Amino acid sequence: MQLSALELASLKQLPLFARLAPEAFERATDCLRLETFRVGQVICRQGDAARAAFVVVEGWLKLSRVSSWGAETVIHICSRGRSFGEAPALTGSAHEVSAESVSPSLIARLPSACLAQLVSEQPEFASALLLSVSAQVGALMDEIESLKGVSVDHKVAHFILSLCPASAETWRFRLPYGKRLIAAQLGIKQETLSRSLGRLRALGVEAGETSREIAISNVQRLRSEVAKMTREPVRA
Amino acid sequence: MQLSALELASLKQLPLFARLAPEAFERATDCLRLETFRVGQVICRQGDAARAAFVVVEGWLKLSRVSSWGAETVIHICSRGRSFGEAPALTGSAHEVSAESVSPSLIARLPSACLAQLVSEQPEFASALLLSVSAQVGALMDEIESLKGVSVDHKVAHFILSLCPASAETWRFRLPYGKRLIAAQLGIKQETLSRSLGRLRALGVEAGETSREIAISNVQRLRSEVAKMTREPVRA
DNA sequence: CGTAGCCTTGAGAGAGTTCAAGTGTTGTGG
DNA sequence: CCACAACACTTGAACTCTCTCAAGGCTACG
Repeated sequence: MQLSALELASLKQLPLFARLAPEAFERATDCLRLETFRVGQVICRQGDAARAAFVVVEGWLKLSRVSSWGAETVIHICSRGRSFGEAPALTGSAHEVSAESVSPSLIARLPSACLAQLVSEQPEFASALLLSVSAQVGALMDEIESLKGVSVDHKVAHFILSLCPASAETWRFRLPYGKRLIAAQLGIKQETLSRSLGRLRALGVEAGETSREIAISNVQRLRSEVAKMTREPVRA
Repeated sequence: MQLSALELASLKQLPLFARLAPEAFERATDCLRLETFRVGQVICRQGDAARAAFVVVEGWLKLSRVSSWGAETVIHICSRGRSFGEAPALTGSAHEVSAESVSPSLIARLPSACLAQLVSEQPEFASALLLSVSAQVGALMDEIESLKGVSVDHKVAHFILSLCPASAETWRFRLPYGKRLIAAQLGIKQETLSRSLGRLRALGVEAGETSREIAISNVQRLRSEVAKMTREPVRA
């Protein structure tokens, strides 16, 4: 499959590819395939023998696991730039997570053989991949941090802020996926999320309207309120 | 510093080094340094410019973070074989976590320069390092899984089982670190851990004696009880 | 032997869950 | 185009598990 110039440009901006020399970049893109997924489609399943690693180019993916006691756990929701499945792809072992598209998405598939070859022949690529996996480590650490010892309001506000550009004063956007899933990601119940959003209204977070629209009147203020929120919830 | 034959043999069994050809192994060990730490000593501090990555050879380390709102969060407790700090070491950025020894420990330090050289010149080592970082990802996923939607008793039982050999029938051992820290790792309070251990006595977990000794009368049974424990706590 | 830290135990309060009903939104077929 | 069903979300009330605060016992170490 030939990639369009537009697609190549988009790939070139991903952390995994950004620092590659033109030649190495070409070798990498030569063997990857772009695939589109609709909401609900599965990219890979936990337990399947891995035949590729994946990089999210556009959209949002849910990485989840079914624990030994049979409950589904959302491990992480990832978007543009994040990669996953490298280790299973390299060793040929089973995928540790299932990946499901939770918005229309565009995914780059890196077949195992190609991946192994790139790692062994392009030190540049090996470094980039290493950093990409390390970025996952960082993301998971953030997740753990937010799961532990923080009130629900804190988690929710933090989540919303993570969707705001760092410099924005006021911000209005659409949640990238449903509230049920957001709740699962934060390790709380949907009802609890709903109530928390209600409380956050006092801090300038409007979540009414078409139900997925969020408007933050003052991002900076919200940030500082969150910082103060060591444990206390927002009181009416 | 010259490494003893014993030390070399020990290193050779770590996942990071096990699959290296003798030559690559030698190059790797040539530039690493072994260091010992006592309980409470700090290996690296969050925010410090990274000058090395680390591999745990013996003992237990606490990886923790101070969140933006000032609370310490235990990210992970790691033991023999686990590595950390690769990405910061390679990019020269700041360490994302603080690492503190919570038992007497032996740590291999891989200086940045050496690490970068190994990655670029020894594809074999680059692959091994990639898998080592991926192992961290797996460990953190386990952590997230246990933090979400599981009762305290479940977490505690699961934690104890993680310290049992897979095949053991009955098992008796010493907790590798204090209960306060175990509680922090599981995202609960010390008091809650204490009460949970009390309840688990009904499932054959004896935690009395010298206070750090644990005896499990029937590991298989405990495992199956845990599997049944989808949500329900252990009732008296 | 005494102090300090670790652990346990108790009682009370509070945050989040559960169960249940109700409202709104979306998409489909008549 | 509307009716209907399915699904997403909200809201309320009762409950329960975990946390908090506090006291007491045990262990370790000087």
